[in-house]
Amino acid sequence: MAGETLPGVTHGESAAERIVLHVDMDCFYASCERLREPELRGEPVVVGMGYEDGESFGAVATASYEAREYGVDSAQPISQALERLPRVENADGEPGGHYRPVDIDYYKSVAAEVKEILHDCADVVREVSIDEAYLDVTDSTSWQTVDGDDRTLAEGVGRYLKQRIRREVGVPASVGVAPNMSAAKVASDHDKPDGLVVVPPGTVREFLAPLSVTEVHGVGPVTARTMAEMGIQTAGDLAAADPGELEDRFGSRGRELHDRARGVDDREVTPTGRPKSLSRESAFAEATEDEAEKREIVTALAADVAERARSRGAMYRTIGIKVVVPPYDVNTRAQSLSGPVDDPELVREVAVDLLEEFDDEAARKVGVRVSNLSFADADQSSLDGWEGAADGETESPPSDARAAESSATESADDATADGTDDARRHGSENARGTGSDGQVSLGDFD
DNA sequence: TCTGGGGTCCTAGGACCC
DNA sequence: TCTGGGGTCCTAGGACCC
Repeated sequence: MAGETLPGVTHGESAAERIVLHVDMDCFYASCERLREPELRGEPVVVGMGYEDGESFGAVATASYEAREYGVDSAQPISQALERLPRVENADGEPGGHYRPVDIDYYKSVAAEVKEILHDCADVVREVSIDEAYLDVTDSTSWQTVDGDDRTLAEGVGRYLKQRIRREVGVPASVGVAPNMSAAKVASDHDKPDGLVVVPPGTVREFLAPLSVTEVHGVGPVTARTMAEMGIQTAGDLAAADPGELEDRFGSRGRELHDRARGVDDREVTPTGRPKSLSRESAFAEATEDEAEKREIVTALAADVAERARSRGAMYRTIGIKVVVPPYDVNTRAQSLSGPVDDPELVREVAVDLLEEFDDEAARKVGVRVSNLSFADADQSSLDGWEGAADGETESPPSDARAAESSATESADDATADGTDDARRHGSENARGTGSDGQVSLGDFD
């Protein structure tokens, strides 16, 4: 029954009638700072990550629109932002910027209030990030126009949503309404801040046509450059381009982008899923070759990642590192275990091990990542009884953790741990047995 | 644009299996 | 021993997004 298409009903037709909203909070971190510090309203506000009050290090996470007027932009070093927009001085009457460090916990609490409203307004909500979400409201409204008006009922939903967020939470949002995700995304971006842009079915292609190809979701700097060489500047050019040629140049993405530019995007809005990986990374003030220093940071990051995984109920089967070598070479290394574990010490061990390869290299940044995640409070309801069945064992499956550790720390064959599943102990040498649909975890609990 | 941190998806080659 | 084709898993890197 999952997603079957009835004979005679084409995907395109049914999809074209959908009503998708994209909600995008305007310079969200800055809006949050204004929420608790109303004097900042109308003032240039810069929120910096890795920034501390009065200092000049770190990078811009969010700049309010007033700050952007001065040329301050995200990802910019704070030092550069300060050159363009000096800190506000005390009561001199001189204009200046208000700089604040990121306070992610506070922003999350504000975001939670916004999310509550979103879930109240739609059955299907996909949260993309702390400040962005897609909603499918096909079932609760329509593209019908209101009598004596050319506005649609769908537009009313968008307006209502914005107003509720503004009134109940106190922060501005931009909303795009369109028959698919990609168009809704572009629409919400089109009139920021505090925008509401509606693109009814049948008008998507013409709406997109004059926009720069860089506005199309999925076209970044590299793709844009190549497209420029092909004479493709606007979304209209992209829509009119030869799909065969696009596929030659960009692979399957080429065809996808061509579709998007023509207003075709059949992706369904699916609810927010579980994370696929968790990572932490950290940059050095300046690139270092010091092995001990690198190891120390990696150790701390490993502990952090492992703790985060545990707090989210995630077990991981792959542990990896990232080392950025000057000028900007990104290197990644990863090692898979034979089964999912929740084992902070193992994360540290594997990460430090993988780091050794880069002992002689300078690093400007290092990171630790766990992936191949599985979740203890698994999705299969058949697992609900495992705690009881396992007779008092409430931790994540211990036999499994031990098995995986033995394979990761020794490559030797002494697989004596408990003999329940010999094959799984030899991860990459014998990678079968892990199933293709998470059934591993089923076996683990037996 | 000389580059912060946390993610996702795709590709491509090699190992291994049947 | 060489030959074949199909499939999965693993690793590494790239592009992109917020």
